[in-house]
Amino acid sequence: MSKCEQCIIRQFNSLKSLTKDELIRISGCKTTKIIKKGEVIFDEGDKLNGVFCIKDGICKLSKLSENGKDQIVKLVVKGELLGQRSLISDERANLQATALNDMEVCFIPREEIVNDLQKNPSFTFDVLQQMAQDLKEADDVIVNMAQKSVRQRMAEVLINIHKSFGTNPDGTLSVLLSREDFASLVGTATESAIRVLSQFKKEGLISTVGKQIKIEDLEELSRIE
Amino acid sequence: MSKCEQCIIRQFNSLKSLTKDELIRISGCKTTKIIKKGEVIFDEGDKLNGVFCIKDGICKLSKLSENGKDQIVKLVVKGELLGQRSLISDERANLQATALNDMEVCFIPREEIVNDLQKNPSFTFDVLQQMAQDLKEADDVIVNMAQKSVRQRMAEVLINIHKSFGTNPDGTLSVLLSREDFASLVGTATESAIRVLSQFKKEGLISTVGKQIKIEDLEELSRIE
DNA sequence: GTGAAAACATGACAAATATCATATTTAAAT
DNA sequence: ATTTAAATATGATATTTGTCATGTTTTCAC
Repeated sequence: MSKCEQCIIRQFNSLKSLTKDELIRISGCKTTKIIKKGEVIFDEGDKLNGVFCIKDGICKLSKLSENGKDQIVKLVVKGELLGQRSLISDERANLQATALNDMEVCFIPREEIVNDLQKNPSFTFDVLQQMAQDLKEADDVIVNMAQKSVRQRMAEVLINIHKSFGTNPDGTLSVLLSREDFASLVGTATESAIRVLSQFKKEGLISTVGKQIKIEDLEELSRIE
Repeated sequence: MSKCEQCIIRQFNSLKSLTKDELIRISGCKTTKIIKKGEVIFDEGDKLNGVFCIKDGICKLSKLSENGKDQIVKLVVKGELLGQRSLISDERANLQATALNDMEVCFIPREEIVNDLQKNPSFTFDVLQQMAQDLKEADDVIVNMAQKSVRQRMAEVLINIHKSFGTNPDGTLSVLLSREDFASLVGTATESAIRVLSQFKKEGLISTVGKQIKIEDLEELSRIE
């Protein structure tokens, strides 16, 4: 089994604030899981008995609306933690987490994390800072959802994915999403999402190879209104 | 000057986790302000040099969208803190705070709060729990904005105000908002908000006395789809 | 009290988006 | 390789929501 204290992934999340001893302790009780694309990591209402540290892969956090449609709230990638919110509030999961490609995650039991939250203030503060950042991003999404058009929102989704998760060597977005997922991120019907992407393609803002998308004109895409 | 250690307001926010000594120290450097209805407490981009503890009144947190319209992200009332997010992230304010009625707030300088965050883990954890709750609520708002109709969102706004902030003795909502603010909460045009409220009135779901609103049929209002 | 400005209200129409129908392409299973 | 299902795509149309115009009511300063 791999050791947390030697794992470089933790540099990207709050676990970096743990001491060597704490990491060794966590290393001893964590479990590593392989999760297949499409698999649900946890569901709305699930009681989470710990947090997940994503070693590889990407997943979506979504919530089923009363009209039966899923809304993606956030994408979570390699390096980030999953499930801290529920653990801190001591509540059941508010969102569903689903793998978007094959993932490797480490599961750290609740007691270990809670222990560290109580005893290591700099870890707690780091978690707090991450949560504050998440809250800011969520506030911005609220404003966008409420005030911008589907076209604008799609442009921003593409730009965000490009900026946050990068591109493959050929320039295509490294995060591969279905049109349905794009719709669910933008908050629109799948047909509308497809139409907007088709339009972007016609306008030369993006190009596609299969379902791969490449941003051709980032400048113009960010000017859309 | 009033004393924090004797102030009952702190029971409603994270300051309750401070020790008596810490409260006395804060009491010595806080300043109390009276803010008039409509006054901006802080603006987007402002550098906040502390947090506000709301002793009385209510305010809105909003953000100006690129299309020039304000979107209200959250209402903050008596008992809650204002500005912690920016302080923790050490960033300029992401939102604007505007008084919705006459307010009394205590301003606590940044250094004092930061000091406590470093030295009192239970205070930090309390702030973290509050932030986690805010994040959950923000996620839910995202889903509603993206997936529900203006009619549904207005119904939820009315129900939330009713549940969270209560009613006057005559049953009208204790938080008095302009139609423009309702529109900005729902994320729609002012005219659309007015139309929906008029429709609710016609259907007997609410009644109005001037701009005061009274929920007449909470059951039916929550069934709207 | 009176006039002006702001807030509220409603109709008419335009624009954006959803829905339904139906191809077409791609991926998956056998 | 062939079949089948799923994903993508596009047109036609309905619905929702925004915008503009205009009238009414309320609020507020003087």
